[in-house]
Amino acid sequence: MKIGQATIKDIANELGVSSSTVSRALKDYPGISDETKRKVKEVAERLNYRPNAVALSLRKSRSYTIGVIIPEVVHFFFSTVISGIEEVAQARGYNVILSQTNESLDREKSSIDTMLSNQIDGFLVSFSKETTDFDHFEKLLNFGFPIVFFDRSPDLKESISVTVDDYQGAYEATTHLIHQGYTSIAHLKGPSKLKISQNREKGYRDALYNHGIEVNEDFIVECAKGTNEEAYGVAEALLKNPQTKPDAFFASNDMAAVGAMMACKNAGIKVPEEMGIVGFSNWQFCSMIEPSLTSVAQPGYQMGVRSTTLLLDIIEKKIEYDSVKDPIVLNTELLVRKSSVRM
Amino acid sequence: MKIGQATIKDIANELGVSSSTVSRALKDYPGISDETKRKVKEVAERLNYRPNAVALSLRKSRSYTIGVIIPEVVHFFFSTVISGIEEVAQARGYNVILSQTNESLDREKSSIDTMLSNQIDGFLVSFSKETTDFDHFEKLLNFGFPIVFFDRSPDLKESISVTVDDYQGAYEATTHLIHQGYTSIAHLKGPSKLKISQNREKGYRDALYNHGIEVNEDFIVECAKGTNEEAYGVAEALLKNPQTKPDAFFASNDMAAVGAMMACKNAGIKVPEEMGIVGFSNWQFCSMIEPSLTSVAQPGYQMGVRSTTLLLDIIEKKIEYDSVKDPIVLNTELLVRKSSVRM
DNA sequence: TTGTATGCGTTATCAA
DNA sequence: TTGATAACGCATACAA
Repeated sequence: MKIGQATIKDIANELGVSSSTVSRALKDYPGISDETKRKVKEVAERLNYRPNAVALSLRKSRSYTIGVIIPEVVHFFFSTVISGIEEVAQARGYNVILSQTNESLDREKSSIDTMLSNQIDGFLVSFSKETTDFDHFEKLLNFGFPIVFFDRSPDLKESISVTVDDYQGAYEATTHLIHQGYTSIAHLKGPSKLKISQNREKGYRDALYNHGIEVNEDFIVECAKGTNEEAYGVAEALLKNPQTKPDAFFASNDMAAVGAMMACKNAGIKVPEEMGIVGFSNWQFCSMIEPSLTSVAQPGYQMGVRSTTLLLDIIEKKIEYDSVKDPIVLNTELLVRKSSVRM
Repeated sequence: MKIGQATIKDIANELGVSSSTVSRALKDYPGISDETKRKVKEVAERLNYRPNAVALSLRKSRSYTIGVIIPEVVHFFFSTVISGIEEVAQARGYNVILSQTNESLDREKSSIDTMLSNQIDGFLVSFSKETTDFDHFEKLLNFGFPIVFFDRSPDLKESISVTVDDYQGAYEATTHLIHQGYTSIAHLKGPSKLKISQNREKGYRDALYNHGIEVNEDFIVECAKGTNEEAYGVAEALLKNPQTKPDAFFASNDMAAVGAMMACKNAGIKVPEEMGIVGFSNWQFCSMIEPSLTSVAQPGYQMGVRSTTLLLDIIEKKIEYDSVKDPIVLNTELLVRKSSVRM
């Protein structure tokens, strides 16, 4: 009685044929008379028949639904990824079921459980900051259950991931600052546990090293939360002490970069004349603030598209899971704006 | 064979009892010996049993899943709404299946169709800009299918919606500008078709009227896309002509406000001294740009929470659909920053 | 070319 | 206190 949901049976009754005939006619199976096909389709149309996806899922153990596990929706980068995921999924006839973990491991696990009980066909996951142990994923992978990790990739053999070239992005950003004549470059780094943070830090270190600049460990400070308030405090502390006062900031994310910029303004330090600043992610506001913020753009939408395409190809067995040996790494792009260009 | 998915049958076989006994034992039905219950639960635990949600959906015609139809994910306001939706849904044991329409009516319709065939329990929808005819929703409502509209509400009797008090927000914003001594206030309005745009315009008009300021129709310009580029062009055109040059902008969204601000900067007009600017939505960047942007904050997260709570209450028949007579309107808050405060 | 029977995993009804 | 059976909507192996 749901929403005029006619079933195959209804059509069968109406025409006085069996439901298997109807089923076959609707799917253009060979060995069904054109006459029957025509009639069945006509009635189906008239009754506004829509196949019941749930029954199909049960029957086929396939739901044409993929589960997306994401730390936070209210995050520009992640929202662009979701957008890419949605696009591809919809185009290929898949539903997207979304769960945000708020960076909590418990929620990550429970979301995975409920999604599994919903017979989803595969996972797209960016795990939480709390996740350091990957057993819950490994178990699934061992069963051959398709998972594609994006942005944050685990240290697991046999796992497929789509990430951004954090190292390269950080390397270019730092090099850019060096070329602009900044020499005491501080790094506001992200949560140490995340590989993306580690890679960015490494890019920063290598850039300094390769340009003959010694790394000052006092210049590397973690901003775990990634808010501008947090970074403001951190930057302020660095600026206060003449011994640790840098002449540039390379931040692991844009919010932190803005926090540093505010701290500079507040301390009467001119950006970019006396202080260069570069962020990471290229949030929308980068071009809107004054001075506009140089930032490393991450192809979020592309990441969503690539990882979803990959996942669906695996699900549909267009490609073998094991054939994807190397992690997919997307290029970043340094967008140079005012905050890092000396007059 | 899926992911070690043991079924009730497996447990039954293991214990040599019938599957109905197992089913009952697991749900603590009365009339099952404690002994049996214990055994069943033990085996269930050991086999890592998880009920198959798909089979349940088929059996009960309930999926514990709600469908969310949203124009755009990459939009600060909407992403906060999604966050609120997720929060409540997860807490109450529901899945969220998400579809973004990209403001296309066709996609809206097809998403609704596929979600329906997935037996979702209800809809949370913010329809597309293209949607002017609400037949596809009305049909569902007539069947008693639960839908809660958020942010954008249709002109339909018997529809439930959770919106923001756009009129009040716009009224306050405009009044604030007037109190600051701005008199020629232009309005960059949103897509005329949307009620939110209409309400904001009305708030603007009434504020002017109530303060004895005549409305200049040349000052009201539509920015349909809502990008800063578009608004930049519009503002630039207004500023060029001395006859239409305003001394303040009230924009229907923050991006447009930024566009106007850029046009002013480019024309050498000082904000806020010579030009007041107020936006709508309070995007994250408002406090980060220079001068910081006064904006009308919309409680997006709250909107998500309220509308989801409402929908689930209706689905679970905690409240009657018809008992919700009046649309729920959430209050906005004017956040005064530098862009509109004259020294 | 079409129909019958069975099963996907679960629960509700009826019987024992 | 427990078991057998049917049903949710569909697809398919097998029969006719």
